[in-house]
Amino acid sequence: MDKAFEPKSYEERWRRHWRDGGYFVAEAPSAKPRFTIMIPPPNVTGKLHIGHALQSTLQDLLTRWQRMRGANALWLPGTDHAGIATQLMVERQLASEGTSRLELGRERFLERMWSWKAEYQTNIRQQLELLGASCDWTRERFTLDEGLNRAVREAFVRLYEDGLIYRADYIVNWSPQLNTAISDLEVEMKTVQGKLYHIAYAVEGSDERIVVATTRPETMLGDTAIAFHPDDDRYQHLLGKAAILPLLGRRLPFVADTGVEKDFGTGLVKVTPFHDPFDFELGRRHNLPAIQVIDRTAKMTEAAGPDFAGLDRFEARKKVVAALGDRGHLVKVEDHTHNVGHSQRGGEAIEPLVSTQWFCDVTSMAQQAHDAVASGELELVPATWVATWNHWLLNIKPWCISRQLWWGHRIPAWYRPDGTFVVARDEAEARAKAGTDDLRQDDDVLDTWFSSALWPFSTLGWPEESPDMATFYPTEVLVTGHDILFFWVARMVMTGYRFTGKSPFKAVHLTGLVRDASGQKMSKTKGNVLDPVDLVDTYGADAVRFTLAILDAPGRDIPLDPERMAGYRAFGNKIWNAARFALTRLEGTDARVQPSLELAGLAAPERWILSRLSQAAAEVDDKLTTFRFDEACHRLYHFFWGELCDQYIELAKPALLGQAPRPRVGDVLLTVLDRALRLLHPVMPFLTEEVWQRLPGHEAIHPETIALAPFPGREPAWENPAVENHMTALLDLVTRVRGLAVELGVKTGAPYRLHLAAEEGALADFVADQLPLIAFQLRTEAIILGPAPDGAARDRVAGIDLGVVVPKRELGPEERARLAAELGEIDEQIRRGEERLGNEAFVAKAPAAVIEGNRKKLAELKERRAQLRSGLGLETSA
RNA sequence: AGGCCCAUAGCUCAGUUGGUUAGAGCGCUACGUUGACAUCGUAGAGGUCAGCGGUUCAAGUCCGCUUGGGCCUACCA
Repeated sequence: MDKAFEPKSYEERWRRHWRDGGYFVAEAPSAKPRFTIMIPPPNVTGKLHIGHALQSTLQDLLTRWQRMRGANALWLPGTDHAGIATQLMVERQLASEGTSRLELGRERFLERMWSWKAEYQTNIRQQLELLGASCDWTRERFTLDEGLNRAVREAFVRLYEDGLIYRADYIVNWSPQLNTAISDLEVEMKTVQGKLYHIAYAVEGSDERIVVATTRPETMLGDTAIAFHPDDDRYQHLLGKAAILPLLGRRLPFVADTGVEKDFGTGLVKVTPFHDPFDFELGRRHNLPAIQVIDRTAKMTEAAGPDFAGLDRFEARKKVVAALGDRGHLVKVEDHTHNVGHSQRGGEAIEPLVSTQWFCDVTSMAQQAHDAVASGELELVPATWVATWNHWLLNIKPWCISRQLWWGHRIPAWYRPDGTFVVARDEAEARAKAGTDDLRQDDDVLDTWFSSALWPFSTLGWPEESPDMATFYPTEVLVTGHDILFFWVARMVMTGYRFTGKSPFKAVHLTGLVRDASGQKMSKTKGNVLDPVDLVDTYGADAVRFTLAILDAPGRDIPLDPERMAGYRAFGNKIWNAARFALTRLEGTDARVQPSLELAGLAAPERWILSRLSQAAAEVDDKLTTFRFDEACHRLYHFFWGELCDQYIELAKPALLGQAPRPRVGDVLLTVLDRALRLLHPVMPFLTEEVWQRLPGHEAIHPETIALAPFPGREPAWENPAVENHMTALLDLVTRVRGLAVELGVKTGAPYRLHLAAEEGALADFVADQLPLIAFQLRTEAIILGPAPDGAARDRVAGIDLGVVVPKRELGPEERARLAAELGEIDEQIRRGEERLGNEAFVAKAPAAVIEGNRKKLAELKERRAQLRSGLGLETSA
């Protein structure tokens, strides 16, 4: 084994080994238990970011773990066509070439889109493999491939036939820059510093003037009414009358509507049904006409009048305000902070306008998704998201699903020359339904999330009753970011129940956002973006994975510090060197990894590490079951580094070095390494495979790969509390003696005498038996059983008195101060302990074990106090 | 405007149903190159668990309020 630990030397080799072995191809049908994870398909807009690396790591961890546990594990990979986002990328590319989508035409533009997709899909696949993702690439899907397109058409037709999808004129969020309608979720509210304009209108047939307040004066050109609250006494007399719209002179009837707030502004609202969602609804209630004054490119229309037609909406605002001022209609202008919807992708302010679009009524499906969580059929992890989930689903509104784009699933509706339409699965069905061949398919495409919503089953062949569908559906768990809880997760649950009668997964593990070391959001403009490919290059895939997994605490964002990653790369080095030591020492011996171990004849250290291993295995398994990746990784780290390396290997050295042979130490060490590596494999697949393949006897566990070796579990026969107690005492004792030696300034190798005295019993016998081992750990020969003489530095651990005697020992002032401080602390603890035990209520109500623990602790404290006082030369009576 | 979350060591964070002396990584201090590993070892220092009040024999943990951050949802023009 190379002395240097270098992940690059083996990662690519094992990637190939796994691919060639076909180990990650799932079976259908299969007698094994099912374990399915669907990847949240990354957008084919570019490369994977660190958030993908986090989610992929966790998904792979779960998949590898379950595969080792004997499940028919499927992690199905794929990518999303990401309509708007990807089309934008390609349009930008075209712009840089001096051409455009419209110049190319739909067909040639889509060719460009597909070649873009091919390139980026390959990138994503390579990056996932780089991270060690154990995906089943034979089942890779793309949201725009033929099978998924079929599922989309089927779902659309069924929802249409059930009356849940419909075509209607409605006010939508229009993105003038993207030139398409978008859904409510794609609108981001931004707080902006604007102005509130107070405008005076004349009342028809009187000399009364009324004042309305608005943040968007340019929309007044499209006003068709003035509204106030029906209980507002100030304006009752206006009912039945009309105001005169300044600049255009149109009659605006007064209407009373409970939606108006009396307390805002003057209590009078100008009503622009074409350009405001509230006004749109109000207009419908009162049968008001809607006049379009802003077009789809955010320019004023002819209806805005000759002074304003053709102007950009914001220029028009200035000009309208100026005109109002000139004619004495502008009463006042106030600063006003308010929220304005902006296009998430385009960045510009949304222009609400009335448009003919396709909508999906999701109310009933949302109710089902709500109920699934309420009943426990579906679990959100962490559960803090339940309240948000419920609120959103119970207040849901129709989903605008049509987009005026080219890159996406074309809406399966065909129009006759007279404008009537049929909805069908394909053109042939449409012709049959329409009774004519003279049809034109709808130009629009569906919201990307419509196809994503079907992902858990469309990828398995739905609507066919395919073997994959029967074998792998429903899936086990979804791992994704909470930022797409509504965009995606909720919609998958809705369609899952609607089309399959089941929740598409049993649990959703929601990860936090990966941030930089100081908790800042990563962004290109801040320049703090960490690229997973660079990180793998620097630290190795295993360190990247381990870091991300150990930082995944529930409900929290993840501050990612490269220094921390360096620390887990060092953990890899530790594993490497522990194995190298074992292999070097055991070379030429007949030590082998043992599939099962006979305990008879093993000495205490061996029994101890096996007992610890059994518990570690059980705990790791348990933590993974509850998605506590952080705790599972912490346990693995401390078992391997703390218990196996720092303690057991040190305890094994006298035996391995031939100084004090013990039975089958080699077999135990290799077996423990084997199992520890198997426990670590789901999170550190490359290193564990590399090391495990070198362990003599590993073939008996699995002939080809650790990835298919069984995941170790608890071994009840290995657990031995008595041995653990004794060994814990021994290890504590060693630590305390070392501590005393440091305090006394004993240099390494300098002589000192250690006196040990324990009350008679099993522990005393054990310590007496283990004197050579203790001596080896402490690098001293001089251990004397019996009480220490006067002047020794003393301590007491687990009922054993220990005393260290060094030549010409002096208590320095620093040491004296430290001991005095400790004595003060102990006095305080004793006082609190006595107070607690003297409390009748405590003794009466606390559990017996707690009381007994307090008593024992108090006794130990008192002994320690006596020793400290003696060491400091104080009176020992207290 | 509603709802949710967070505040624990110098930094970034764990801490399950309340229970003995609140943990980790990094950083810091002292010593160390002893035949796996200096990407290391040994031993340490460091915390009024944001503040105030309450429940309890017992509170980092449960309840209320305050302060300071963050997030989500939302048609007050």
